[in-house]
Amino acid sequence: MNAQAHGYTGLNIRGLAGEVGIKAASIYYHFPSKAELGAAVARRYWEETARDLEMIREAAGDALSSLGRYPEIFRRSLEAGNRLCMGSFMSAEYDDLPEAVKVEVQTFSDVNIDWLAKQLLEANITATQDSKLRAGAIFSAIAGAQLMARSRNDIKLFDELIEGYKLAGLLPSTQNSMSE
Amino acid sequence: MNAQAHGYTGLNIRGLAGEVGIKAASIYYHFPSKAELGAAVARRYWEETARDLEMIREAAGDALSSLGRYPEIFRRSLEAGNRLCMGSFMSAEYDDLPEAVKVEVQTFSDVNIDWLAKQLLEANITATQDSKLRAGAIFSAIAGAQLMARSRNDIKLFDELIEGYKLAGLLPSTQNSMSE
DNA sequence: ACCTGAACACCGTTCAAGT
DNA sequence: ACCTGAACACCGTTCAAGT
Repeated sequence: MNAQAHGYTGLNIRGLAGEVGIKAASIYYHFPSKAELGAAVARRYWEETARDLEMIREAAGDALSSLGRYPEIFRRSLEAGNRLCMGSFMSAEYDDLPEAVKVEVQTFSDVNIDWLAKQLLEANITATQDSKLRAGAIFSAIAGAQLMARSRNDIKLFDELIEGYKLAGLLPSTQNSMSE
Repeated sequence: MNAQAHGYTGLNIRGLAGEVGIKAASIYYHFPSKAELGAAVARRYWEETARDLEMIREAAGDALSSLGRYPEIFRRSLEAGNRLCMGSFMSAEYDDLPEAVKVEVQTFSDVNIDWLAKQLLEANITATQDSKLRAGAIFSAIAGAQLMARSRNDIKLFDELIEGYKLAGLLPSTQNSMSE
């Protein structure tokens, strides 16, 4: 939670220990290092996202409307205290991350891209060989939109950028409401 | 330079002092705080980018091929030690940035988006009222691509994502070479 | 099995003092 | 005008010691 709001460097062992009600040194009984603690946080984050993606797919029914709801995942992160998704968040300080954390961060984008590629294929938007490329493009574009919306502290900007992606043809234009 | 590679938190006063050949305390004769130092670095970065954009425009001749060369700016950052552009880089730790630094980071994206909007309009790709939206979409998408390519340590991935944006219609498909 | 105090080398920052 | 040493409160980490 701390890591999601402030990144890996922002993850504070002494502060976290205080929240939990133990001393900083005691953290090292549960985790061998800050690196492993960070990896555990990141792991939990992408696992949660994987569950969210499954839920979206089930709730939406078909692949096309699943794709339409995909940006919600990143939007929710912004809503919850204007946070970044762990993936793009930590990528910024990627060079300085311990290996164990890097692995989890990469898994996060893998989970997202695999899911997107599957929906794109099922919705007949891309051919088999193009699905991965298009999925990556969508993921990176939305991560970028989230990054920017956060820096402007402006969720409406996120919605506008997503709209811009739809108009340009990067995202499929799904009719979410009946009225249009 | 340090800040571009490791972000604001990575900017190390004691280390920087060592590189310059003075003591850490002496830094405070030249800059009142790390915040102002960071702001100065960020300012210099967007000023340099503004010059690069002018150069691209002049070298390319017309607006359409200027747009085609725009991703080069972000690509060069990756080439130079797999770095991130200051804009997306610092956005990740945005919450924790001092005000003075935030201002410069926002100016960076303003400079980019204004330039893009101008080219889009001149190239007749967007109408006046849509130019800003499309410019923002392009900027955030490319920043996202850079972010991801960096996290994979893979410049080829950046090129692929840009290609994906072109195929999807977000970026104009410019013919850079004669042979195709 | 779980926690602690004390110490280590780091960090940004201040300030009185040196040239 | 520019630099310094010494101190401050922070940080992650280690380790011997406590229950």
